[in-house]
Amino acid sequence: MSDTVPPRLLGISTYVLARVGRTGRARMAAMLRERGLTLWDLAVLTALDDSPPASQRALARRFAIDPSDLVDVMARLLEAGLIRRDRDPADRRRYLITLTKRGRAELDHATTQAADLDKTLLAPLSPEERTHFTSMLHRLHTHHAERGITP
Amino acid sequence: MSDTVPPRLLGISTYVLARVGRTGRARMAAMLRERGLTLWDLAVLTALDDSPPASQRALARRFAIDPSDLVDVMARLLEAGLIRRDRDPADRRRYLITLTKRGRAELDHATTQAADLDKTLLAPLSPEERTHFTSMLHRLHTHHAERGITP
DNA sequence: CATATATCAGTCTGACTGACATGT
DNA sequence: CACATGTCAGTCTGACTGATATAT
Repeated sequence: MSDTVPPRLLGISTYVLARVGRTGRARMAAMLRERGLTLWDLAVLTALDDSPPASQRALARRFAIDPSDLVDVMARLLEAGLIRRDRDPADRRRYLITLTKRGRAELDHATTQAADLDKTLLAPLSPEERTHFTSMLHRLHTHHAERGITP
Repeated sequence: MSDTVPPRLLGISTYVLARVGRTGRARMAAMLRERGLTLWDLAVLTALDDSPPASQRALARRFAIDPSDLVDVMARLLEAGLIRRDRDPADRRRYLITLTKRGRAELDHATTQAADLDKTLLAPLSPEERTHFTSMLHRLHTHHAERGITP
């Protein structure tokens, strides 16, 4: 398996990085799928855990997801009972969104599983290399974080 | 710009890796688009430069692209005059595919531009870190190369 | 009235699936 | 005849675009 990658492609770090990242993303998606979640679902749950958004719109802006696409995500999370959504009494156009207990539990579970996934992904590196690698990775991330997030 | 990423997401290396990889991929696609190329086009060109495939099917297998999807890629590269395609006299079901001079020139140009992109992507790292990072990246890549490539 | 929010409907792309004509 | 190759047509997903009802 793993047919040889043309050397010229391997010479492009951007390519290799994108390729490995894609593998990781796929595995994460597969892992979440087993619990009936998507990558966007996880992103939303983490954001709610971090700080409850002022509106659905604000949430969409934070993740650079299109507001119209967020509609389906919210509907799924609502039906699964992972979030609560109430109209803002101060501005009834807006929704106030919060994590439910079930939502928090699901988030905790996903976080634990993600940590396992990380171990698998970075398995070929020694413990010291792993910390060095992730530190460099974070630097790349913050440096290139243009606008918004895309899971 | 760059709304804060929820800390719980940042704690997931797989996420950060996928995120940075996605940024790189997008920039690479944008760079190629200016010359009228796609990521698949580049992948095919590098493969032809590496070793001419026995058939279009073999090429598809190597990249884990669906043979039916490869049809459009080939059509585009043919029309652009970057590749040549002749029926294999030994087995007339197959196509023998080779790079044209224009194709090689385009590939060389893309390779140079990709190197520039790499510099931009890894800009926040020191030269020593850069080599260390790419070396670790390659190890991750070969370790996780499951089946086929996906640009 | 102009603007903001949430939503719906439609488009466009990339990856996949099934069918098929041609050749071995 | 069974099988391989290249192709076409259709589906499904994720990301975008435009329009609209409701509220400010």
